[in-house]
Amino acid sequence: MHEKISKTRGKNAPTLDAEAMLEWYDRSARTLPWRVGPQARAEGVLPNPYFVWLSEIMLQQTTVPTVGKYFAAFTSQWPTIFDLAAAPRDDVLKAWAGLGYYARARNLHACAQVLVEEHNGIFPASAEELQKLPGIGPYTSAAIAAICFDEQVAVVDGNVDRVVARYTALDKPVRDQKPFVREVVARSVPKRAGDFAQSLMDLGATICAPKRANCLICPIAQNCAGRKSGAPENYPVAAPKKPKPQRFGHAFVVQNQRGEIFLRQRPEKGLLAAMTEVPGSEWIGDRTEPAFPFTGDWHKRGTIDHVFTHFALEVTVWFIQSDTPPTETGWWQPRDTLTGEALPTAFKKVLQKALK
DNA sequence: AAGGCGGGGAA
DNA sequence: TTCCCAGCCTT
Repeated sequence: MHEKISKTRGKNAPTLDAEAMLEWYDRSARTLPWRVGPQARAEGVLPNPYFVWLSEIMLQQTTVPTVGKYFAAFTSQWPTIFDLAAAPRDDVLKAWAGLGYYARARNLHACAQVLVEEHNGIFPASAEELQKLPGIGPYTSAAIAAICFDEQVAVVDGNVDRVVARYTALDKPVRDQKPFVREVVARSVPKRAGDFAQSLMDLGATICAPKRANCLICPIAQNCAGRKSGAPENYPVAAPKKPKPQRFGHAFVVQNQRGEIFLRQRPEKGLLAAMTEVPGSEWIGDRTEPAFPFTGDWHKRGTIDHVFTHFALEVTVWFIQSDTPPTETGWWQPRDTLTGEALPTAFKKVLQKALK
């Protein structure tokens, strides 16, 4: 059974029961700020492509609860794509600060400007065209095309990977089986492509969850190979994971007589690109002595720990009261306005530790 | 094809 | 702790 499925690229590929999925979705769809529910959709209400796009970008590798506040803040500050395109990029980075994967924010702003300048602010209605835009890849293009325009494309995200891997009892890491998963979904997409896509994501989020497959209430348990195996949680097969290296560094928090803190902007490329930071050392694999930017009465305030995607970081936090700028470029920021800056979480921790 | 790129909630 | 989330881009 497994062998046949895994080799298949055509007619023998299994399909998902779209009818059962849609019937379940009509009863159980999650209510989300950017979503037009199945009832309203049936009555002809169309989703706002700007909201759908914005939410999809925010939801890349990010959970629904985390996105909630950011989505509300963005749509309040920039109600339309034209507002967002006209905003200074730094304002967008400030609003994105804390959400992570900051390339998304830079691409979001660039995409808004392309859409306004080259498409009259109108979203292309096909996945193929959407994928040409910055920050929009295979998943997001398909999601927007399906949800907004009911294009019958396969929308495959992490949830769908898991659902299909279980449904077919896929015996290889799903990461290497994208074409197979896409094929299964593509063969299943009904006319109501948008609702179907969202039903699959809701199923993955609420029933076919990572560590618990609630088969008793699953609308497609009937033909699920994972359920039949007796241990659906065995799927998807886990890919080997790499150890996370530890890095160390120092941060130098300087406060002047007016109570302002010295900040600077990070480079345009690389980690936390173009975001705001506290001056400090490089982050390397060994603990080193601090190379203070100038001599003075530096106070050690302790360390903070932070985990990035590919390494863990320990920063020793130093504080000094001085009017000397620690670096060539940068600026003095009033303490009570720090929260509005484009500070990634690691630097918010640094400042919290230094100023407590 | 592989690696860089955040952060937080759930178990 | 570990997992992994409505992924994309660069090399």
